[in-house]
Amino acid sequence: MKLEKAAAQLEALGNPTRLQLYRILVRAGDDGLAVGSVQGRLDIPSSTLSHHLKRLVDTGLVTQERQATTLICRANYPGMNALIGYLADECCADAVCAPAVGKALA
Amino acid sequence: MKLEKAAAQLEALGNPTRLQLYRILVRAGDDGLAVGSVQGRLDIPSSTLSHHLKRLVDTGLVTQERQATTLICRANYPGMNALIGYLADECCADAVCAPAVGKALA
DNA sequence: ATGCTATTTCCATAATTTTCGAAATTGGGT
DNA sequence: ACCCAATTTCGAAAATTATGGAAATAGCAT
Repeated sequence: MKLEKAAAQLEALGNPTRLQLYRILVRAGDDGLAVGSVQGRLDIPSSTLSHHLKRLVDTGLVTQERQATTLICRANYPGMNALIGYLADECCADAVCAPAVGKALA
Repeated sequence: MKLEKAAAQLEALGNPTRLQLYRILVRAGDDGLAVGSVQGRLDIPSSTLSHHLKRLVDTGLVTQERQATTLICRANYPGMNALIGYLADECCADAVCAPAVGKALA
């Protein structure tokens, strides 16, 4: 993973609204959620939501799939895993924190 | 970890210069690095560096300790672990990506 | 006290991000 | 062809962030 890409993804997640949005999609699991459903849960204007969503899609953290008029959004797990892997690599280049990370994921 | 705090940390890391800076500190290990040493490696004006550094300190990702006139900076591993843990929690609330994360950290 | 080096704060500017109403678009259903 | 619901694009204002030169501060050494 390139530093630039990691930074873009971190920035995408580094906004409370988008992190909340991402969280909702993660918890929705493989079924994903329609944009409209997400909007119902976040209670923000559709244009604002669309911008945030686009940011997550552009950075590769979320995927979208059309089903008729609704657009299903899904958290892109591999994308997130790559990012976590990058952070873990950076953090655990030396062994100091490896045990703690292991514990966090246990 | 609160969502707000996680978002602030992610945003702090979500800037190429700061991510690079953080990376340098992580790789410096427990000895840390003086601000001046970091500046030598990044080649940016000291005031700009100071701003970025402050952001990392404020969000709890970096700690500082005075040694005479120089200020030693260190990556705060527990802080990063908490963040990775938060992301892993969000991501792995369902089991879909747990194996991949395990692999990334192996 | 004075000087020296390291670092921060002050200040201003440019750039980017956030927000969202209104209009446009997309994709069926009738 | 027309309509309806879902979603995006446009356009524009407000807020925040990024950047860096110049001045201020901190902490020793002499």
